[in-house]
Amino acid sequence: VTLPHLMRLEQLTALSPEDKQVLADAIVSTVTMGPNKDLVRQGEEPVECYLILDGMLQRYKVLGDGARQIVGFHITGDLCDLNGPVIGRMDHSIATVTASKLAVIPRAALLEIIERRPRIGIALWKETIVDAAIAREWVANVGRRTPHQRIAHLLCEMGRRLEAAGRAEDGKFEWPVTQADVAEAMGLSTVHVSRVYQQLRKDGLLVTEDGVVHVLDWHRLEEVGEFTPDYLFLPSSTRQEHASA
Amino acid sequence: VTLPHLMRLEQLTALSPEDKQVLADAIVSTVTMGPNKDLVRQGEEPVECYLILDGMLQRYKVLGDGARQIVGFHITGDLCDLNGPVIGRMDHSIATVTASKLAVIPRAALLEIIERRPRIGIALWKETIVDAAIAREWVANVGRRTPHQRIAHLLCEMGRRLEAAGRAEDGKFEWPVTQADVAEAMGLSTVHVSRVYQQLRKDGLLVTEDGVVHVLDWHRLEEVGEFTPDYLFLPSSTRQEHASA
DNA sequence: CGCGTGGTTGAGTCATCTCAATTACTGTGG
DNA sequence: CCACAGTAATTGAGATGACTCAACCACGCG
Repeated sequence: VTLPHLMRLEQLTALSPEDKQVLADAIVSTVTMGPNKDLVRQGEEPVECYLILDGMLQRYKVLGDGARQIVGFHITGDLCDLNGPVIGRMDHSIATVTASKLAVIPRAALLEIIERRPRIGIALWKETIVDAAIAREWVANVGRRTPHQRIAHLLCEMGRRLEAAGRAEDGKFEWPVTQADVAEAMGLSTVHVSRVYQQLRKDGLLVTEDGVVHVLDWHRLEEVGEFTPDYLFLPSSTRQEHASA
Repeated sequence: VTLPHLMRLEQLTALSPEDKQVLADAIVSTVTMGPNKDLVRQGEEPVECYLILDGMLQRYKVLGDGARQIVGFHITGDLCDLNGPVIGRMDHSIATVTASKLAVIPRAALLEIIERRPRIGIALWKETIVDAAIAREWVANVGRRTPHQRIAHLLCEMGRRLEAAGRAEDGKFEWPVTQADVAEAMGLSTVHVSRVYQQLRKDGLLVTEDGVVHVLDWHRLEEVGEFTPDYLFLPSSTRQEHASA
């Protein structure tokens, strides 16, 4: 495990070299998982949290009728499932989307670090604050926006986040999430997601091929999705506004 | 400001008497606000957070077309807007629902406390974790559940939370939130909220009068709303299952 | 008395869902 | 090498739930 993986965390809080070393030392092992595997299940009491070294994960809830609601995505560099170890029982599940590599930090080490270095505690806390902010944005997205806007918004969000994680270039990023997954995240039917995608493509906003999204016009896509990146608390973007233009 | 107001915080983390004193000492003043007043606005950079001594607040976002989406409620005993001071800019606004009394904790004091007493930092962090968990539950609620279920679920959530805060008795609690507000929280039209309320009343699940909700049958209401309180991380309830029974 | 707010009712519209069938692609075993 | 199964995406058509619009009621207050 190398330190560069802490890059995303550092975008929220400046960490001293020692801080980073302490965090790196807390990693006891790494695990590799295939796609679509549960990492933690609702109701469990996890004793570790994970730093995503590579891959994409999703958080989801299972509702009464068996329907799934995806309530968030996590990408490379995210710290994921801080909740569990800190507060105890899981209120939702976490699963891989793609094959992923995770660094494991045990609960005890986590708590000990915070006790010893409150500054790291604040850094981790901020991570939770951003998670909460994203969840609230999703509430607004799913609650009030049209399907069109929702999907545009989601793609903008993930584009920005992946970009900040160094996983997007020229408006292209890997997007291994199926239309069925998008439907489960955005509260829509798969059929409708398909139709919205078609419209977005027809409007020249993006191109999809295989598991890659290529956004042709960020400006218009953000306009469509009413997207403003403030809630992600990322350092200001260096992106050029249009891939075309 | 008296210490009992920290009761809700203590439900998440045991605090020593000194911890509580430190927190109480951090309170520099209290403010009183009328109903429906903005406390913090989207885009601002607040330098304080608030402990709600009395009243109910809402977090909301304003969308492109001027529509409002309420993304959460806060009740007496909640620590509210920890985000702002910790992370900087606000991604949403906070307003009172009812007239409220708030204890003010300045940013500097907050950060200093955490540095000095990491355990308090963890307690506050947990508060954020619960906020995030609630937001995720709302995503699922708004994304996948029927209007009927959504409203039942919301009432169950608020009932439980108010109960835990000592603000509900015999299934009765003050619910000063208008149907228009519920509509803005649940992604519905006011007309539809009205019809759902009527149905819930007709089904004998609850009675409303003035700003008070009286739940007649918690069990069935929770069933309707697919409500499970796990995500609130409250100490287990001592409530009797039926008010009727 | 008139006005503003919150809630209710009715009627028509339309967005999105459901159901069902079809295509494209990929990996697997005969 | 081909047949087959399984996954992901697409298309069409009909059903319907929730929305919008608009009127109306009840209440409290200046």
